[in-house]
This record gives sequence, structure tokens and C-alpha cells, in this order.
Amino acid sequence: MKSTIPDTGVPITPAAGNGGDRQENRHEASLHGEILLRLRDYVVEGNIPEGARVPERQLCEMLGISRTPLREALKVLAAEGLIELLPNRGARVRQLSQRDLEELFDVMAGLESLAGRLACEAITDAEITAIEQLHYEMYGHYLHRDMHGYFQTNQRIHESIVAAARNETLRTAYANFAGRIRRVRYSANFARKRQRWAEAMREHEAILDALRRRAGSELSDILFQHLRNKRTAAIEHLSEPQEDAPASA
Amino acid sequence: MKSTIPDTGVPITPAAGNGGDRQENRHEASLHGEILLRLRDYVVEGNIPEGARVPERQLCEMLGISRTPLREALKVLAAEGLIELLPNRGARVRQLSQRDLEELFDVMAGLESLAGRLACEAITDAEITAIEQLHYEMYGHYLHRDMHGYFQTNQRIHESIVAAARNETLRTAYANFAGRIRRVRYSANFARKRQRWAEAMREHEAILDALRRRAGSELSDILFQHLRNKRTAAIEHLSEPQEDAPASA
DNA sequence: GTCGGCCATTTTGCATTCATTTTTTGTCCT
DNA sequence: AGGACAAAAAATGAATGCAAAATGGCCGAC
Repeated sequence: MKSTIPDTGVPITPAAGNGGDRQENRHEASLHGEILLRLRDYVVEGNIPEGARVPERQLCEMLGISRTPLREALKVLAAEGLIELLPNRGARVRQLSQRDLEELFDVMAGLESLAGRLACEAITDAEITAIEQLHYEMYGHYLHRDMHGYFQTNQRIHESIVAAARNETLRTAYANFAGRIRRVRYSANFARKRQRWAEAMREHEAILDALRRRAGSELSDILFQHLRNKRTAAIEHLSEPQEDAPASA
Repeated sequence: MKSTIPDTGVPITPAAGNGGDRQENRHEASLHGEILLRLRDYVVEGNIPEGARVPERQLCEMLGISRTPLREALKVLAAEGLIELLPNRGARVRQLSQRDLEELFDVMAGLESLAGRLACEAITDAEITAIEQLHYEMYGHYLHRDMHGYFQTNQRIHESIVAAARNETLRTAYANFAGRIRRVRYSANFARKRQRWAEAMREHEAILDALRRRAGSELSDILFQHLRNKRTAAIEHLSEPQEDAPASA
């Protein structure tokens, strides 16, 4: 059994055994729907090495289903850009080149830039107040050098801006691209440089300021530049040697 | 007639050269890949009424295949947002509400805005010259009141800007959203108002000007406003003449 | 000793088949 | 006559089977 698969013999998810305790499903009641969600999470979490070839058979065993719904889910994941489907040669986790990452970051920047612009048109004072709260909370994390908390709050701020844009299509697209990037766990390391961190905080203050003034164009510009700088930091980090131990879970 | 099922006995043989090529060349070999391309074109072309329920069996007969590859293609189309997949109730052509259209237009505006910004970073003089050529050509169409030629050239200009952004991810996303909108055939009517047409020409001149100066932020702003105005015109057009009452049961 | 062709095994792609759910239709009761 | 219930018919969801292509190993040739 010369398994070309690295370490894919993994429990893909606890997934609450088939006890039959769950028929209350909002949207994805069907099997292929659930498989899709689980597989997507599984890939996004980075449990499969890049470019690793994962035979359908093995995935079927792991998931306890037949190949038909699995293949449907794979097609969708391929359409989402998470995996690649080579004809007659199976599915591979799409490996993102540095160029791909740059492109993804730029698209994310464009989407957030758009979100900021749209948000200025319809955001309520209450929403701004909520974002301000998050901002102060994030500032606290920054002062305490709590990188994990900082990133989580940071993400919530950006999500709040996207939500304030009141555009579900944008929200979905944003989530999709965010998922593609999330595979690359840059966030845990990208802001080691304290200087960049301080810059990011200043940029966030400018974001908040523009948001308060509902200055759409300005906010759009600031957000794009903010994400651009993030991108630069992330790419630089990726180019550097990674000496760290990844196990922070 | 309570049945929403129309006579879908239509020959699904368009497959003719489309204005824009799709992003996936990797699927063309396999059957489901070809089915995907044909079905997507078929839906984008608007051959299926909105919300119409099309039984898989019927599509299989039309396409001469079995249900397995068809279902795979349907899943992908659903992921792309072209159709809806109701659990146990089949696939329906996704009908876009006015709100959906507004959202789509805004996202397109954001993507083109981003494209303009990125294009300013890397566009060559030759590319600008080419766009200028298209611009003059479009101006000729405008002077001759040739709406069809105008729209085609206009589309080529916008595609050129997206291409100049040198971001394949962006290009793919742009093509996807463009396909969703294309179902709604607004373009044939949206510029009935000559005033709007003249405005659009002026905006295009401003676009070209900003592009020549590589003024990224400015071009970003102009493009967004340009698309915003397009959106307004399109939505207004949709509200006015109701050629078909989509009222489904 | 290494390269190249041949064959067995595995894997993918598609068709077919089975099981569930939905929809329709027919009948019966109010 | 109209509505409710039930059974038939059809459609969807998932599993299995089968053919074609690919992967890998083996043997022979150079």
C-alpha cells in the first residue's frame, strides 16, 4: 500500500455521527450540501497539503458516502477556486503561487474598498458606534500586544464594514475570496513587525474617521491602501523563511 | 395556467462563439465540462424564462446525456449564482429582483473601479493607445447613433481596462458577474435617453484622461460613478416598461 | 545499468439503478 | 360543487456498475 497521499488519513470532521438526530436544516439539508460544507471547511482549514492528490475513494470512505455527492461537491469547490480538477486525473488542492496571492489580496482590497464606499451611503450611527467599539477593543489588544485578539477584532471590523454596505452579493463574494486566502495562514505571522502594526492602527483610525464623515471616495481610497499594505506585509512574510513551529492550536 | 413549466422544448445548440471566453479551459475535455459551457451559455443567453422549472430529464434528452454530468454542471451553475437549486425540488433559473440587480451593478462597479486602479499601475502606452482607438471608434458609433456598435465597443473598452489590470482573479470574477447580469437584457434599451448617452461619452473621456495620467484613485472614482450611473439608467429602464409580468405562482 | 514498451491495478467518468420525496390526480366525504 | 385525503406518477437524491484512461510495476532490449 504505497499511499501517495501524505497524511490524509484524517477524521475529516467529527461531524456528529449518523445518529439521526438532525433533520432541522436551514438550507443545506441534502447530503451533497453537507458534504460541500464539510469539505470546504476542511480545505479552507488547510488540512490537505497543497497539490496533494486525494483519491475520491478515500474521501468517500472518510465521509462515509458514495462518490456521486462527493463529485458534485468537488465540482462546486473547483468552481469556487479552492481546488483544481484535472481531467481524468482527479482533484488537487489548488496551490496558490505568490502571484495568485497578490491577485487575491488586490481583489479583496477592491471589494473592501467598494464596501466602504457603499457603507458610507447607508450606514447608521448605531453601526458606526459599534465599529468604534470594536476599534477601541482592537486598540486594547494592540496595546497589550495580543495579536490573536487583535486579528479577531480586526476581522470583525472589516466584516462590519462589509455588512454595512448592505449588499449580499458583495458579502458572498467577499466571503468566497476570504476563504481562498484563509488557506494560507499568513495572519498569525504577518504583523510581527511592530512598525507595520502601528501603521495599521493609524490606518484604522483614518478609516473610522472617513466612515464617520461618510466620505465614500476617501474611505474607498483608504481601505484600498490599507489592504494593499496588508498584502505587502503578507507577501513579504511569505518570502521570508518560516522558522516558527506551526502548532499554535 | 398555473403551471410555471413552459415548453422548454428548445434546441440547446447555441454553442456559438460568444463575446467573451470563459475562464475554464480545463473542463472542456470532459463531458460535464462541455455541458457546463453549453448550459451556462444557454442560461446566460436568456433562453429559459426566469423561475422556470426545467426537469433534469428533459435537459438530459436535449443534451443527449445522462443525469450524472448534468447534475454536476447544475451544481456549478448554482455556485456561480446563475440558477437556484431547491432541495428535492429541482433547479430553477434564478430570478433577479431589482435589488439583486442593483447589488450586481454595484459589485461590477467596484470591480471595474478596482480594475482601473490596478491598470494605472501597469498599463503600457500601447494599451492606452489601443483603448483610445476603441474610444474613437465608440465615438463614431455614438455620432451615428449606432447603439449596437456603441455597446459592443463600450464593452471592449471596459474589458480592456480589466485586462490591463493584469489580475486573472479579477478578470474571472468580473466575467462571472457580467454573465449574471447579461441574462437581463438591459443593454438593448438602457440608453434610450440621449442625454444619458452623452453623459456616458463624457465620462468615458474622463476615464481616458485619468488613464493617460495614470491617476489610479481618480480613475477608480470615475469608473465607479460611471457604472453607478449605468446602474441607475438600467434600473430606471427596468421599472418603466414591463414587457413581461414574471408573476409566478 | 538504464531506458522503453507492455500489462495489471487503480482511478476517473458516465450510465444505470434504487430509494425518497414531491407533485399530480382521482376519489370520497361534507 | 368544493375541499381533503390517498394513491399513483414523476422527479430528485444517492448508490452501484461498467468502460476508458491513467498510474505503477515488470520485463526485455540496448
